Amino acid sequence: MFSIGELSKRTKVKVSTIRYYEEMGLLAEAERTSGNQRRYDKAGLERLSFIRHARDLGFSIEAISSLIELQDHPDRSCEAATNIATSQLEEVRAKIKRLKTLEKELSRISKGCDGEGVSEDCYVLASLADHNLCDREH
Amino acid sequence: MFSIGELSKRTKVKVSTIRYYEEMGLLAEAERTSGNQRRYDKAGLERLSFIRHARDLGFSIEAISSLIELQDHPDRSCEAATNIATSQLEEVRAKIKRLKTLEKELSRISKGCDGEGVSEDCYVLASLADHNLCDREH
DNA sequence: GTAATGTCTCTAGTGACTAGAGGTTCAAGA
DNA sequence: TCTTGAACCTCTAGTCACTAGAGACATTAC
Repeated sequence: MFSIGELSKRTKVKVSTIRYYEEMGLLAEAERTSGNQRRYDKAGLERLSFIRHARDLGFSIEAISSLIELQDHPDRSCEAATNIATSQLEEVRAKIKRLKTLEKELSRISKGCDGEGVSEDCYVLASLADHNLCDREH
Repeated sequence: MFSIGELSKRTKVKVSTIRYYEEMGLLAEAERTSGNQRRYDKAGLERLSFIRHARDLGFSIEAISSLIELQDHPDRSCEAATNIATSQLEEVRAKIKRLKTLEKELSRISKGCDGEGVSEDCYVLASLADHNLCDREH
C-alpha cells in the first residue's frame, strides 16, 4: 500500500489530478488510513496507468469512463471500445487536416513580412484584416 | 449604424461572443442607443472581422490583443506582429507533429480489434492497460 | 396599440485540470 | 517519546474562450 504522492511519482500524474480523477469517478474511492489519507495498491496503480495512457492518446474523460466500464466487465462485447477508439482516431485525423490548412495559411502570411517595416505596411496585419488576401477558406 | 444582431449575421460571430470580446477589450465599447442597445459602424465590423479571422487561424485572445494594439499604431515596428505569427505557426506545427504520432498509435491499436469479441480479449483495452504494447513513446 | 422579436445584464456552466489557503497526519531523527 | 518538516486533507476559485439561460427592457412591423 502506498500514498498518493508515491502513486503520483510512479505514474507521473499530479496529486491534484489523481484526486480529480477520483472525484470524476474514473478512480474508485481509495482506501484510507485512520488519519484519512488515501492508500493505493497495485490495482489502483494499474487503473491510473490506463487512464494516463488513454489521456495521452487524447481520449476524453467520458470516453475513458466507458472504456473502464468495459474493462470491469470482461464478458461484455468490446464493440463499444473499438467504436470509441475509431472515433477518436477520426477526430485526430480531422484535427490534423484542419491544422495543416492553418499551417499553410500561416506560413504564407508569415513569409509576407520580415518584421522590419512599420505596422501600417505589415502583410501579417493586412492579411488578418482582409480575408481576401487568403489563399483558401479556413 | 447597425445592431449587434446584424453585426453577428455579417461576421458569423455569435451575439454573446461579440459581447464577450467587448468585455475582454478586443472590441471598443460600442455606441449605444437611447435605450442602451449597442450600435456598430463599418469600423466595428472590420475590427470584428479581423478578430474572427485571427481566431480562425488559432491566435489566442491575448495574441489578438497585441495585434490590434499594433494595428492601432501604424507607425510602430511590426516586428511583434511577425513574431506572434511565427510562434503561432510553430505551435501549429508542433501540434501537427504530436497528432501524427497519436494517429499512428491509434490506428495501430484500432486495427488490433474488430469489435466482435469480448472485452477481456480486446486489443484496444489491452493496449491502453499496457504501455509496453505501444510502438513508440507518445 | 400590441405582439413578436431583439437586446440588455448577470450568473453559471463547459473540460480537464491547477493553485492556494488553512488545517491535519505521518515518518524519521534526537 | 517528542519534535519537526514534509506530505496529506478538503474546499474554493482560477484557467481559456466561449455558451446558455433567466428575467427584464427596447425596437419594429403591423
